[in-house]
Amino acid sequence: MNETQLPHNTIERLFVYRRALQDTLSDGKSNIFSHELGNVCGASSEQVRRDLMLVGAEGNRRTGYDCLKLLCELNSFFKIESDVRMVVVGVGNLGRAVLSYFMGKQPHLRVVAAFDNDSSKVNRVIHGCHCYAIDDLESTLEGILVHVGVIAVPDNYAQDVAEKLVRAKVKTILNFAPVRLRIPSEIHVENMDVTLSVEKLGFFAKISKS
Amino acid sequence: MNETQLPHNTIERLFVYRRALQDTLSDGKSNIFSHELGNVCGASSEQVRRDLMLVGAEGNRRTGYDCLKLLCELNSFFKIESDVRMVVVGVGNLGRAVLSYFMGKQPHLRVVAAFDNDSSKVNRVIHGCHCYAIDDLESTLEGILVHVGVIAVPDNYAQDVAEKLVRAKVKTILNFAPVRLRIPSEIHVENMDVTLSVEKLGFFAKISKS
DNA sequence: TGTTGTGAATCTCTTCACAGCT
DNA sequence: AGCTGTGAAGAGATTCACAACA
Repeated sequence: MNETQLPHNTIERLFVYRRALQDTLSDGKSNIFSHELGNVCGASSEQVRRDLMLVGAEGNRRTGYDCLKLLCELNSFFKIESDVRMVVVGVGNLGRAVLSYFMGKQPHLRVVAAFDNDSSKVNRVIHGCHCYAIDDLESTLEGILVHVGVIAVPDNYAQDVAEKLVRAKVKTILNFAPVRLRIPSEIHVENMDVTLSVEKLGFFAKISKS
Repeated sequence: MNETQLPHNTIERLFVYRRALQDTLSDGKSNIFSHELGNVCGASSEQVRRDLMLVGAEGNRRTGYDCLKLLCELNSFFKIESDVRMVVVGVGNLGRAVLSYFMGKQPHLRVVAAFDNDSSKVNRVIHGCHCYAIDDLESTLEGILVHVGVIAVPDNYAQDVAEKLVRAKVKTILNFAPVRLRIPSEIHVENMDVTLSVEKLGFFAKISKS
């Protein structure tokens, strides 16, 4: 199966499996069964086996899957050897949370630049990351490869920032603003809509018994 | 159709429609067609009509849907009249981002308490919200209704906090830690896994042409 | 015996297609 | 003419069930 046409849900779960494999290895276990991997990740064993089948990974019928081998297969499938290069636009509480989270912690997920319009932040280094002016976004990123642009600005600036990111040839967008971005469909957008999640959870809580 | 068994995806979209209806109304439009609502929310017109059908909302075959009427129907379906009561555990950058985002802005989504273990934060008011010690979480929340508990602590504390929230009878959990929580299945958990999203987007960016 | 790998069945969600209305 | 409402078809994701195997 071509990597491009893997089910979206499968891709997401594979990343979760990958994380679980790292944990399992650091616990000193070298092999794992599909039902164990499923337990940790919240998936059924059949689901795990089917997902792994789709990327061509194979297990052993007595010992299950070899953690290290499987981890390497997933890493090469996901091209982990090359870093993911991100920029963060908006260095408020949320932007800083993202910066501090990724700085140092996730070696292969690198924040290469931050942007804000607050002059007290521009040209300073925040959580180890240089902050540029949002107005200079396009010129700053000229000729620079950026995989992911993170939008962490107030809601009403999100669309404007998204368009800047598109013009700067940023390939995908992680959008924290509760706004549906109108941009070309070839740019993959993922929405992290905290308001929506809280509303949804609030609803589930209200209709739950007892 | 019973509200409890509405498709998860439909519930999510209905909240998005609700937001779009508010925007439409404040733009001074009083009616909207399913294809317009779909455009704004990124759904097809059939999808919109089917979703609205499931909650029993009806439109007019000449003028489409009455925004205000529809908004009220959604509000009553989602029981918006009663507030969603949340607590935020962890008042680092992320926790503060959540606090400042909800404080004042979303009247029906109320943060009723914050928790942290840092003694410089405990017993202070942060972004308008009183901060208590995490160790006192259960006693502080005794007898208090909480719909949503937000976990914004470092990864390795997440499971511990989740168990405290469950013991405090918090009904649902919004978990920002990239960790699969092991808690009773009747507690609805929503994961906001920024790392996972960035990994996924990074992958899509890497395999995209050009 | 207990596992993987996988076709087939099932379940869920989305889109099609069109009748019915205004 | 252009919309809504909806049965039916289609697509997509998950689970079942079991053969093959160590």
